[in-house]
Amino acid sequence: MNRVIKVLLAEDQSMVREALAALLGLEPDIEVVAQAARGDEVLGVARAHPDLDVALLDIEMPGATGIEAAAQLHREFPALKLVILTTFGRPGYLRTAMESGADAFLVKDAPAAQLAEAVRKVLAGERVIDPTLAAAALADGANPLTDREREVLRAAENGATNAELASRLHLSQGTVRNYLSTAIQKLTARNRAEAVRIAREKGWL
Amino acid sequence: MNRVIKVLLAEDQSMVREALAALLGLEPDIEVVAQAARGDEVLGVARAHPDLDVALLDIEMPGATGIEAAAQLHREFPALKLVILTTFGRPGYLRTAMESGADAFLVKDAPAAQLAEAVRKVLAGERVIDPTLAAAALADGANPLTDREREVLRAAENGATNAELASRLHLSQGTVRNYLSTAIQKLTARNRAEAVRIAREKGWL
DNA sequence: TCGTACCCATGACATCTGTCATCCGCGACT
DNA sequence: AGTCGCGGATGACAGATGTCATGGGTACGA
Repeated sequence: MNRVIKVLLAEDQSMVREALAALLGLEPDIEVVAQAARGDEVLGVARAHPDLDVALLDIEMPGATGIEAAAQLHREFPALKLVILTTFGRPGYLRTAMESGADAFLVKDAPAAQLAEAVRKVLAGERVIDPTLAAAALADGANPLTDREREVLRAAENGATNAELASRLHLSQGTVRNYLSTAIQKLTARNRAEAVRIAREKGWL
Repeated sequence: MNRVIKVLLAEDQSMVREALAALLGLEPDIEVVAQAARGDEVLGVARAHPDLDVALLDIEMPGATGIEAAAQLHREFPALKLVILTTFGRPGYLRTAMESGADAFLVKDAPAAQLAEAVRKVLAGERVIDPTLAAAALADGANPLTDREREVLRAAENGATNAELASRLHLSQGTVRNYLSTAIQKLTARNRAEAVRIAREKGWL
């Protein structure tokens, strides 16, 4: 006989997390047996529940992203199915999520019914990806930014000045400007602020 | 006997919206009888359901914010209780929400149990506000930005250049720079990007 | 009616940013 | 051994940005 599917649910906003748990609780064949509110809690929670079938991971979490958590889980529990659930359908997220071993990628915009459906499908060995998002990810191509460029862009995100960036990253001001300049060109932006916005949108940060 | 509390739920992410509906559906005395996915849909949906008791409004929605929707509902249905539910506990949001006639202000970080509780409390005439958030709102004081300053900051949000801002807002470049300059000083920022970030954080945009 | 606050604008100035050419060192690949 | 990509850096330059002084106009409350 089919036993109940045991699910780990990781999502930082408790109201949303508990609401999703309630939603899944309505399904007779699914049970949320573990929850985590931070990305860096996920692995520990999973270790405490050796009988898990599926992990449902939000990307935007404090401590570590759901994608990082997915990579950790995939290394330690290769049989565990991984569903990424996120607010933003950033194409770059999808790519790194799949590379981290995710089996499904859902956006919170999708109808709620797809959640339980995705849980069942990944357990059956299927992969679940929004076709529109998959197309966007392929169209956008890979992340064109180098590690340093990403680093500098992230640091520049909240309006730091070149001098601050230089000292924070242990680089010279000129080097910081160079990285920002190449990033701006790669993203066809007109200044650092726009470059940051574009990179964020694509999920490249 | 007490009849069931009829709730309108407005939230753009369908998965979250339906999950919250499922959560509230577990309460025997609460029923979600209407849903909206956009801010500018709320009023129409409310008109189609004259027997509503409480409206639950997310702030971040396309079309119109939950706060704008709250103001509309408050004008047309003064007896309807309004609960604002939001991801970000921006102090500025709280202030404008209460000025728009909201009865409760919840952040999605709070435990799920508070949702049903808040619905019952506002119906009993109480107001529900996170005390920490209320203190922060009072400590921050009112929005120091003038209309134009806010307008320019909003337009500058995604990295537009001064020339673009000037033509988009039908101002001269120098005037744009002046507004940005005063805004930067009021927010004790070091450039426009930081000013935008601070204003966003406080809920002043 | 006077002051004050806001809106709009200009010009001048110092500084910050973005671009470009050019350089060095290092590791990886051929 | 050569060269290619990448990290790191410098100097120079044009253009964008932030500040300040100063000038208008309008609206509104004292």
